[in-house]
Amino acid sequence: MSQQKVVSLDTIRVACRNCTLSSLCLPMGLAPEDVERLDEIVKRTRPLHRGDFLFREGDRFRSIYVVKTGSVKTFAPSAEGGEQVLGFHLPGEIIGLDAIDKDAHNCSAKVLETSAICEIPFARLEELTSSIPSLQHQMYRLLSKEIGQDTDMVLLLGKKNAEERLAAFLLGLSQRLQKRGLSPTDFYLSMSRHEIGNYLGLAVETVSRLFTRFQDDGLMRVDRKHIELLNLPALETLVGGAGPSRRQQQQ
Amino acid sequence: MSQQKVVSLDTIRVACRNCTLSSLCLPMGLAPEDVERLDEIVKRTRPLHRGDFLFREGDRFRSIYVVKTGSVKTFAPSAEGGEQVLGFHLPGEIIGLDAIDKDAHNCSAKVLETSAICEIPFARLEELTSSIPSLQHQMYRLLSKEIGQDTDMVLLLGKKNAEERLAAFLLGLSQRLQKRGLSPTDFYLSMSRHEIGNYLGLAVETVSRLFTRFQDDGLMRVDRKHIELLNLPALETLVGGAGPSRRQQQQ
DNA sequence: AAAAGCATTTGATCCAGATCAAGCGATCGA
DNA sequence: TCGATCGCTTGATCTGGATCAAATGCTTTT
Repeated sequence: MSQQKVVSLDTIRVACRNCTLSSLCLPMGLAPEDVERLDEIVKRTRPLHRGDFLFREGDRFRSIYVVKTGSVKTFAPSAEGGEQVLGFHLPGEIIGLDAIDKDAHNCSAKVLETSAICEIPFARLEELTSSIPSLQHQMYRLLSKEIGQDTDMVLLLGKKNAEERLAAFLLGLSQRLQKRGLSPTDFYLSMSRHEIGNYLGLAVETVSRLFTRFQDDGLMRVDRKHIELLNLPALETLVGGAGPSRRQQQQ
Repeated sequence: MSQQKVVSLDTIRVACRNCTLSSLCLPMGLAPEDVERLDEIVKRTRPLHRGDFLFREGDRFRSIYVVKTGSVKTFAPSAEGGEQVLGFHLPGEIIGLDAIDKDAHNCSAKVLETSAICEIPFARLEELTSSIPSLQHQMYRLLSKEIGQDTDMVLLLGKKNAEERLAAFLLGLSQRLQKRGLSPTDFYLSMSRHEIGNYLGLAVETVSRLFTRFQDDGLMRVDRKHIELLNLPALETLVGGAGPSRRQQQQ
């Protein structure tokens, strides 16, 4: 009986239908019986720890992954042995969709803090989407969303200055945390200044200086990894590129 | 009889099975009978001309589009009334996939030269993909490919200098033209220097100077819109970031 | 064919952010 | 507990590419 209880707890812990992320994740908007079918193919691995890899660039593509708790960064090698951080992934976010095309991963995924991850074998998911139109649509939406996010990133890197980039980063994080029921103004960063800079196309020093500046301007409080956003509207103004902006947009 | 002949010619002109792009486009790798079914939902519009829009940012999403001949640019508004060019699209390339998520277009698509475009109503395509697994897989692949391309762009904008960016642009164009059976070393640009600069996150003046420099270095010949690439290996070296590179990659 | 209007090129100057250089605080292994 | 190492901050300097400024060359209009 005690064993029964353990199994039951385990089931409660893992099942999609009981997961607080179901409104953000793959099952979003699915009928309960379809969630059930999806649930059957999801593999739950034991928690991963800081530095562990979900996959590495070049690995054969087999599964997509969803962050359940914790956070993950993805990055691709750039010329000269450097790397480009491609994203920081929070609970409910899907990783690995870019690998479908070449049937191999183009980037690596590394866990930033102790994290629980759901693994979804893609071949089985694909079978499932053939028979569940709403799940197929959800997959199209998720893939499309990823394209939209990449587009936002291109816009950020192509047109925004350092200040606007960091403001956009902080605000984006804030909004994503809020969607997950966490505080949009008080949180801890799981990535280093170095990784933030790499992600935003900035040097570490620039990121550090901007944190200091934003703090001096009363926009936020920074203590090591602990961030408090004190003035979201002002940050939004910065991102918009309004304010006493300097650079003229081209074309 | 002459009417019969016209219809017949028209069919030959448009049907996917007779289209020289079928190996690059949606029908890639499909069974002939499935191409037939796909063919039924494709709408062929009359040729569009320079400056015409396929769709505008904010438009309700109804269809995806495939360039049949000619070329198209996509762009999104950036802050301050400027715009970010997101891509230049050649025959066989699909436009509009980023709109599935929000059910509205996030960018505008404008024809750069007289072009023939195939329109594919997405709702009908989605029905079709439910019953044709290989077409569903193809859709996943195409969406994933788009993510990969955006990632390449992020890497370009985040880590490459002006020289590397332009070399990557020229080489990318060269390779895409070659896949379409055109010369990889001799072609005409359908976009302006301004648009190239905008796309690459560079000022027009920088693009112009680089064209001059590349020409002086014997890498290419430039005459207005006419480009001849004289030394592809050297361009590849430039892109790799090797050579007597200056900037150290961060992290 | 003249005029207007762009697109492109070229030169001069400027500046945001990179790079170089310390110094400092926090975490960690022995 | 003590170095050692790493991540972060701060200051000084440098530079790639933006911006400003013109001249020139195509294209299109009338």
